[in-house]
Amino acid sequence: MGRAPCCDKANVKKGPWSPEEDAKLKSYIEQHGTGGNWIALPQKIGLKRCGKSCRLRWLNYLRPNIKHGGFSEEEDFIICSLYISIGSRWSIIAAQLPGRTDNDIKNYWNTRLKKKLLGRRKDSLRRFSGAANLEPKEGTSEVIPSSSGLSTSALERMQLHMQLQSSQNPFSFYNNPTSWPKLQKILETQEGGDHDIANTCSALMPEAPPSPKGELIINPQQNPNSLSSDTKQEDFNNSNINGLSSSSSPMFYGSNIQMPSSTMSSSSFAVPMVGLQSELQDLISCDKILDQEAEPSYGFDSLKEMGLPRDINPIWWVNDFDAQSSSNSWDSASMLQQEGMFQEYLAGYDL
DNA sequence: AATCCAGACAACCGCATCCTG
DNA sequence: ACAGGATGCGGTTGTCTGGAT
Repeated sequence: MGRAPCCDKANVKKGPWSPEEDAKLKSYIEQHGTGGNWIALPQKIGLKRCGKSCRLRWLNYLRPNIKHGGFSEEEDFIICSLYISIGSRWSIIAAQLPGRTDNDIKNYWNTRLKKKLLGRRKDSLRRFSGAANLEPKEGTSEVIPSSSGLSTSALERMQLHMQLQSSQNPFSFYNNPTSWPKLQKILETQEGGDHDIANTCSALMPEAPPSPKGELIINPQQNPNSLSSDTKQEDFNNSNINGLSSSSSPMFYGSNIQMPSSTMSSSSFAVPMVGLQSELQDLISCDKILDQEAEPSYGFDSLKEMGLPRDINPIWWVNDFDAQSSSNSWDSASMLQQEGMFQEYLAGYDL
């Protein structure tokens, strides 16, 4: 026996809402509220709609102070930061952006932001797929997790990490002044050639709150009108980032990162950014990414080809690997061996 | 002008969690 | 403590629109 349907599917209208339906729903809720029962609401006001559909329509479009489109760079930055840190928890991400809905952010990410940040990633994904046991689906660039069990979301997050970390590689496209004139200009104007990430970040984001390196300050109660009633401090406290806790993953949580505390009543806490705020901001704000051939993110095979020594190795997992290992001798081990370690490393997390 | 195609966005669906009796 | 209904969430699909051919 299956679940009882929430409404009579046969007598329920589907598809786009008409202005009349919107007006009915809006005026009723504004006068009487939802009455705490979405299922009963459509019958009360004579709408041939499912209660869930009414709820969605209200939350996403009819509610006051909803913003559509026109995402700012600051919003892009917050979305990306949180996506890297917590993945596709759209309701939590939406809670940090007043007037934005989880659906809007989800759509925005899937249709625009992801492409903007990951760019033409076919090459790098294909390269990366070798290390993570991922295979491009035939005839497409889509990558299907195989034995590694990586989700698409996890893969995207790693890919974004690699892309950002590669910006620290002096040979990287991201460090090419001709590719990133905006960033370069800022760096050059800084006193004494100080390339400190925090300074760069503040130059790129004048309104960003002062914070230690690699932290994005997020206030969990920033958006009291947030759509998702379930979005609470508790969610952050309990969400150990898909199994990556502060103690187990310095990759995500640097030692100086301020973590949410279970006793914390409000205020703010940090979403760790692995010291990559400026690079992320530059990715977001620089249109060059759309116009250039994407720099390959260096996977193991390309590193092998290049024979890169450890000190310029952009691979993001090294931090975590080193933290768990007494040996820091990158150059003494073969790349193949390290690739194996990398796969083990991946298997250790529920990504 | 017609058709195709891809991007953007709205809406739906199924599952997990919460709430209440 | 438990069951069943309500709600929330995230993935997916459907629809519309504008540009390219």
